[in-house]
Amino acid sequence: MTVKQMARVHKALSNENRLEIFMSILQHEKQRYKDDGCFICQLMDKLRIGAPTISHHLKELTDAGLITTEKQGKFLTAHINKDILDELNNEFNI
Amino acid sequence: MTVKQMARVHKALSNENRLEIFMSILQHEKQRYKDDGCFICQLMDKLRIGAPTISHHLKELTDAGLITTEKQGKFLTAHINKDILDELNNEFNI
DNA sequence: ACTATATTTCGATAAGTATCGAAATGATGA
DNA sequence: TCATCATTTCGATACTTATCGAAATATAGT
Repeated sequence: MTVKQMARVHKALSNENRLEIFMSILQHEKQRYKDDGCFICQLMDKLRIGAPTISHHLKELTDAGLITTEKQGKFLTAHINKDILDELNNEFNI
Repeated sequence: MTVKQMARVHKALSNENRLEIFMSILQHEKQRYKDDGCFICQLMDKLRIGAPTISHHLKELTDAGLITTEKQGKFLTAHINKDILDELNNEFNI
């Protein structure tokens, strides 16, 4: 992964609300939650920002390669891209 | 470390040139280089950006807590803040 | 088909930022 | 003290971005 790509990953995590979103998705996946109902609504409650903004943030995380999203019925689900998570965790190692 | 602080760390690493600078400092410290002469000049050569911009980037890295700098005579030296590096490496662990 | 709910797109705005050149400051050595 | 080199500060500019509200689109259930 190039420095440019890595910078982009950091940029995706550089906004407080977006970082919260990413960590929420990570937490979700750890606990194998499913069928939680409205995903974006939960984030709206938690973060106090509007749905359009959350949609925008999810797109940023997706474009940076950190997550993928899929629509399941009415709702959206998100998944962590483990490969990039590994790169992040090892970025400055040794 | 709060989410807000962590977002700030990522923001500091979200610019390609600034990330290069951070990695250069890390590399320097690994190899225990000392007395390398003009630090900012080296970065200028490497990154093709001006001294004022590099000074600005170093300040951003410092304000985010990622590095410290000290002036040794004419030159500047920079050091990695290991604590925050550890936090970064463990941020999304488990 | 209609309604309610979930999500995205659009357009706007205010705030932030990377970069520059010029000037100022600091440090060294002659 | 003067000249030179290293670094920072300042002021400006072009660009990006976080957020909003309104409107559009999608999906499910009735």
